[in-house]
Amino acid sequence: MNSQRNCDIAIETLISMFTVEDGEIKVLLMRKKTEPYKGYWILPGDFIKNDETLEDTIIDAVYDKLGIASMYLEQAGSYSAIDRNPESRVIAFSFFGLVDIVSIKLKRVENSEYETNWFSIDSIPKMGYDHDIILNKTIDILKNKLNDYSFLKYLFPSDFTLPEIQNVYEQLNRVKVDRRNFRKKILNSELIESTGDKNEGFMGRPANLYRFKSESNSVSTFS
Amino acid sequence: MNSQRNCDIAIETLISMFTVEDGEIKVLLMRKKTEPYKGYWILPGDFIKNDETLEDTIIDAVYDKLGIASMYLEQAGSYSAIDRNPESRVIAFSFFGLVDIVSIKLKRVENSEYETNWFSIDSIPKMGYDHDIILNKTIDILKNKLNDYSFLKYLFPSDFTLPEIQNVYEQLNRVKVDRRNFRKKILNSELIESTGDKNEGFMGRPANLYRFKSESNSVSTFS
DNA sequence: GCAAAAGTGTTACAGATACACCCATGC
DNA sequence: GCATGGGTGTATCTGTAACACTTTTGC
Repeated sequence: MNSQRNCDIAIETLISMFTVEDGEIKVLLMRKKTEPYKGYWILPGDFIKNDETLEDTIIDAVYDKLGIASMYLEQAGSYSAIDRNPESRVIAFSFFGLVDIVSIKLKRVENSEYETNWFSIDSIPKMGYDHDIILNKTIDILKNKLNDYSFLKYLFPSDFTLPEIQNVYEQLNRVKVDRRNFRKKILNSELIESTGDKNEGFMGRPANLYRFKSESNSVSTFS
Repeated sequence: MNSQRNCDIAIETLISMFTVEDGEIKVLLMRKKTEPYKGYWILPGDFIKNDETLEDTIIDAVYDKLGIASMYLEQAGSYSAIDRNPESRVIAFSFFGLVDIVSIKLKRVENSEYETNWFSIDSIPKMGYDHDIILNKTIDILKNKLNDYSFLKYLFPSDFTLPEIQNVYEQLNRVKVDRRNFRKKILNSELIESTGDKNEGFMGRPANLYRFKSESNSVSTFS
């Protein structure tokens, strides 16, 4: 390690945070209010500070800008192309996050300083910088993650129905699966248990409600 | 993105490069010649320069310090603990690399400036900084990668025997598998083909030699 | 001819897939 | 009572796991 260090490079963290709302998988984006890319949507994030790890930075950014205090968080990738930011050299570290919509609605502090919106991953708006590339890469990670049912607990900790969770699975993988086979597989996994309640008030027969069996149930988890 | 950028943080890249030699999975380490951690072994790498991506940096470091020009390369993770370097703030980006021992021996330029050595992943020496943590994390990635037989082509492009490749599989996963089942599975994958030659001159019956069917056969690949 | 290591085929089990009818509720 | 969506069981298939003897070479 005898070559020179270089300090003209800034480091930012960016997060692709996913949730499920109304049966759709959505990602949280912010609208940029200044040039360049004014009016475009971007991934939330921040520049790193001296006394912070990358993880600290992203947790703070998510809390300060989005009002979200608890989530599943994991490193995703790095983006270091020389000209990815037209103003100066910035290297980005991308994170992958999962939150459940119920806890967001309960805990989220509305902050008028930032315009944010949840977009379905099937209709992403025009994004600034290389954030569309970063987001698409993270969506691929999401697809891989959710093949393992245990990650669903971050999106649906409690009071979900099997048809709901099957719907998310089918959206993400763009397939239709047999209801009986899906139920067998997820119930055999022993990850979830019935709450005893039913999802009443909708058309048709009420669905049973389930929850993930809780050991270490969420809150800022790192891999 | 309105918080201040901070330029007091250096960025380094580090690589855990693996090969197979004499039936053992090995990683390439360098011995540190200056304090701190003088005499300890560390992962090869370098500080990033202004006109380089992270990938450029690691490719250059591997070529300049190790004389290796061609490999499979992939991002692994980032390490940003405040005090991971006792001298100053340095964030590390870890890469994962695979090379085959034959091409190393053919192409490698010996460079007396650096003391390097291939260590079996079962007997890693005392390492400086947090490099043991980084290496162990990358070994986990290696284990996952090699469950997919197609990655074996970076370690064994040609003229390998099935017992050799089975031995690597067994070492990595610390299991013994049935020879017949292993052969069936890898031959059914249609990834490899017989070269027609045999591995003569050893004890016992000579083994058939195989090669990976080549479409896009190696050379600095990124995922 | 004997020691060493490679090559081979069949059966059993488990996980995944395909498939159709009945049940509980709202209107 | 009918439309809507949820819940259930069985038969087949496919991939994985278990298992022992024969073949080719060096010495």
